[in-house]
Amino acid sequence: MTNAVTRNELKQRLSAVGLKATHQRIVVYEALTALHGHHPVAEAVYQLLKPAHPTISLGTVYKTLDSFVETGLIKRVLTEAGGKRYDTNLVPHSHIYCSNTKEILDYEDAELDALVTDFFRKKNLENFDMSSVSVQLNGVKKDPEGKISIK
Amino acid sequence: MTNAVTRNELKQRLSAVGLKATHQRIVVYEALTALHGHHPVAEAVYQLLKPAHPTISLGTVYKTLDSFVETGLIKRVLTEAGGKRYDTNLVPHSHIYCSNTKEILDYEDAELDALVTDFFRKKNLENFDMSSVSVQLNGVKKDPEGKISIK
DNA sequence: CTCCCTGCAAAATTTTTGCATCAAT
DNA sequence: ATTGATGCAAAAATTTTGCAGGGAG
Repeated sequence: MTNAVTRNELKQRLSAVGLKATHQRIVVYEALTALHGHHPVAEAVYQLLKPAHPTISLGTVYKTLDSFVETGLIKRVLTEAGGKRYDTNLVPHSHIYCSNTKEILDYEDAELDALVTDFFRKKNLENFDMSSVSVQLNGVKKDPEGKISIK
Repeated sequence: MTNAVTRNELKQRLSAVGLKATHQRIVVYEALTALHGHHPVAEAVYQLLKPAHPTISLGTVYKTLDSFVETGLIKRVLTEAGGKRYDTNLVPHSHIYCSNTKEILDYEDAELDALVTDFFRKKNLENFDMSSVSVQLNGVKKDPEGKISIK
């Protein structure tokens, strides 16, 4: 599902963007991929790491996530709940949001992205360089326990 | 542009959703409409109100905004910056976001909403009741001082 | 060996909460 | 008169910052 990244690939990516490949950065990134689909906040990453890495500090997690976003290694997720949430998924994708359970489900569909991107391209926005579009679908799960599936 | 709401209309709307029509709620709502397009945080609403209403408290502004969202009088705006931002505009609309200036511009276009809504309707999502879609267009203004316009 | 990064702790921000008083219905 | 809302202040939650010591290149 998520492309697993080896530590060597990760080290390369880090130095490619000018960041030192420290142990902390590696395990923070791995925690993010382990939490794939959960769009975790910094605290959640920290909690996941603490058992195996008791000396890591929450401040470092915050700084690390910031530096990852700044260098484009990860992205922040749009949310209305107010916290900063992170996502390793750089492929354009949409989110399905259940206002009941507060779940955010990734939904990848190139067709949808093309549809919306084309729409804006045709609109000829002046003074604006479009880089990406995000679509969020809002609603509620009928069965809060069940999964959302697409036929 | 924004439909100006008279105080009487506002009082009616408040009681319609089960909230007492207090002075504070009325001026908070008016501040929100005055800040239309700015998607303000609670603090900004408070600052705008303070000169004319020196006794209003920030806590009340927070509680008021919460109760407005809960009752559907206003909406929270999707953001990746982490704070809670508010919008009186209940009409489905999109946002154009400049990652440089951090501006969020409203973009109302029924055609776009229909396009995306239809797309998902055809997808036949199982176990999900769709209520709305939000589109955010990301990019940067070529001239940070200029306006974005649509031909 | 150099510079960047980490951990720690303090501080700054943002948001929530409890409670006595006050105002809307 | 009743009930819910306000203001205030304290507390909780979240995020940033400064700096001395440590580790990657």
